Amino acid sequence: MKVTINDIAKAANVAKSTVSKVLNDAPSISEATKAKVRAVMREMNYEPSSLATRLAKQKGYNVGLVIDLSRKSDFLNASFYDIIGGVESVIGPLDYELTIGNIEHVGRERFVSRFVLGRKVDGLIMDNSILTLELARELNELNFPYISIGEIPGVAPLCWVDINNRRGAAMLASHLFARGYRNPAFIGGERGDPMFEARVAGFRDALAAAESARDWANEPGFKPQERAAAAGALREQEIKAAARQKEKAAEAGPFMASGTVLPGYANEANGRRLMRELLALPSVPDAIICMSNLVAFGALEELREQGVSIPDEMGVATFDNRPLAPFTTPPLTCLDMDTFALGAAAGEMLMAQINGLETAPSGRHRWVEPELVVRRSTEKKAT
Amino acid sequence: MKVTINDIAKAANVAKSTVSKVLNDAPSISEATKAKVRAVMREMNYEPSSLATRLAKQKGYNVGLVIDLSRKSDFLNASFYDIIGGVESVIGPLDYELTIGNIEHVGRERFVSRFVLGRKVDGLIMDNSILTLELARELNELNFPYISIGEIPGVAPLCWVDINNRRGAAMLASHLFARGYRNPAFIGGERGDPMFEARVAGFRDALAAAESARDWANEPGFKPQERAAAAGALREQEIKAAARQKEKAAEAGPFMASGTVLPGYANEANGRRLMRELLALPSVPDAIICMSNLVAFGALEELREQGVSIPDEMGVATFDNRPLAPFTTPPLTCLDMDTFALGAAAGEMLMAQINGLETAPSGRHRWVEPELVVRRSTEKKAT
DNA sequence: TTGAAAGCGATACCAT
DNA sequence: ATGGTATCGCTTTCAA
Repeated sequence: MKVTINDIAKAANVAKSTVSKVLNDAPSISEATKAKVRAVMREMNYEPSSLATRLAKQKGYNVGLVIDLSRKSDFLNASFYDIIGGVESVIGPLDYELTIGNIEHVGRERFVSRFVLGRKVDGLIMDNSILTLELARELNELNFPYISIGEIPGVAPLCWVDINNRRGAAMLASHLFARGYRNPAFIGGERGDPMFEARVAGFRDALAAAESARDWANEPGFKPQERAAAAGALREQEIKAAARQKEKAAEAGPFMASGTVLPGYANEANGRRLMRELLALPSVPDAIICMSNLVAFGALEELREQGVSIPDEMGVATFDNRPLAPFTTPPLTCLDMDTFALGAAAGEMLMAQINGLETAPSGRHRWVEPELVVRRSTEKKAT
Repeated sequence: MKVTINDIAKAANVAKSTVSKVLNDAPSISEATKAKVRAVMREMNYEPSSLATRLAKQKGYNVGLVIDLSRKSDFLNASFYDIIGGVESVIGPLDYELTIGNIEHVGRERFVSRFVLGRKVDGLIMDNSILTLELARELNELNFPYISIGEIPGVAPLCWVDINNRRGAAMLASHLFARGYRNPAFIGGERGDPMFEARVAGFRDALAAAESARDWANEPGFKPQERAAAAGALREQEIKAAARQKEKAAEAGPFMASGTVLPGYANEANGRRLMRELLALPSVPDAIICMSNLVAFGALEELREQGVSIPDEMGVATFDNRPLAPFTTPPLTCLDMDTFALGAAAGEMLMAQINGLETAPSGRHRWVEPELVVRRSTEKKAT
């Protein structure tokens, strides 16, 4: 039925080891025999059994992307196709395969034994919602290649990739300041969720930078670069924004960002509720950054209902371009995440680990930088 | 390093064939030895090599889901996570794995040899945009198990699953009639695309049913069921809708659905353009069915701009709930597709084929029925 | 440059 | 009930 290496050997009148060498294009085989054997292979429509090859080579040529289908993680969910695409784009050309593992059916305990000891895969990629601390440590102990999507505090060494959420939040807030908003708030997301914490941290980074800008405004001959550098981890972009803010601040008078942060599970209902709370505050913010598209949508609804005009009375910016940001009224300024790049980065780091390109399995990580997409929701008229 | 069946055999003082039998829980082994061997396995942290098992058993325990990452198919794209979830939900418990194959890196020619002859997978699932006629025939010839998502005309036997697009379109149109709209049009989608053709066919089904209803309205003592049955493949649901339409039609006077269909690549720009064309027609439709969320969004924009009120002057319905339908202004009546069920159906049929539960590999198919979600965009005020 | 034989880690048949 | 051994299809020394 199926044609094997033996059939080829017989038909070509060579040893099967010779056929194997032809398969692997060994330099020790003469071009003549190579040609002959290849002709036979083509004629007989031969394809080596990947199973046998992998067993013999003791390599699976297979990486696992583990997900938890029972958990409906909105973010990964929506960009799953892109992440897969990214991973595939780097492992595919290297002749590796991608198998999807659902931890729901395997169970966290049997998981390691099945995938790792069972040699189903040569490496794993999973996000930090399923890669627990214990799991990571177990994998470390086994010296098994894996990449985490998102950091896992307390695990070292650890290879991970992530969207730079902190920087992203800072970009969003800086943009708001640059546009003339002076008192932004942050709504949605849950305390303890690393993604939320990172974004809030970035939000505060930008607030701090803006504070500095305000102080400079009161000093003649200030040197923004030096200040900014001293203020902490600010980059060129923020520095420029800060410089612009100085001018704004000078015209706009007292600067008083309270930096309100209102957490809450990131859905539409909470977007409405949190917006309502914000509007009832003694010092109402003049702009918001939303944890997700759904939160933003809820906020927009509440604003519309209360007759608050966007973007003039309230600027609205949000994380993620998909699925709604381009389609709301008005369209939302947002941070677009290149999830394909995220998958590709994970794939690259994993392949590096598998092929031992890393001198030591040292803890490395790679950020994927988000991109600011400016739309009408933050187009404040010049005052 | 890694512990194998031999290590267990030695440690337990039995033959490795015995260990193998224990692994497979063979009835011929005494409970005593089973217990003993299992204890050793546990102690040594043994897990059989899936590669070796699969080679020996000549079964891959693996199914492939093939996609074309270079092609950005909006629909599959958005529901990819759910489809995977559906497939996994049936193959996972059967201890099968899911590997994602990207045809982009493999190439359509080398594809069969790699996946099929290379015995990487025991079966394939792919949609009919990548499963060409020749490919299907080749697989048929090799007697290789596969499931197509979407029918492939001209291939028999063929196992396929699909969303019932024709019925869906009919449901949408019937809903419009039942709500009192009398002249719906269909916009977006490309001629030749099976999905488009199916939807247009369903649209026409409903038009035909409505026509009958109009005729009945002129006859005393009509029998809707008989008429409908005679008219073709109408089901209960449509029959009832037709009955209701009869009453509507009686009040509403002359019925004149022209059934305009305006094709065009399904994006936002075309949604606008096609809506504009529709509004310039001599007999302007009073409702539209859109091929996709993007088309619908474009149409909504144009309507807003031209000051046409929704839903009173124009009813708007669309295919797909995601990503926008719940979030537009007004929210869109739509057809929600259960893509998880689609994946599950594909998985079930494939497993049936692989395990030879099908007496003959006869051409079977399964429809996944869409669900109508009614929202404000079709809430015509009673006239 | 080619070939023979010993793995890789399981299964499966045939003895015992 | 258990053990020995061939086998799955390919790779990889080691000789020739």
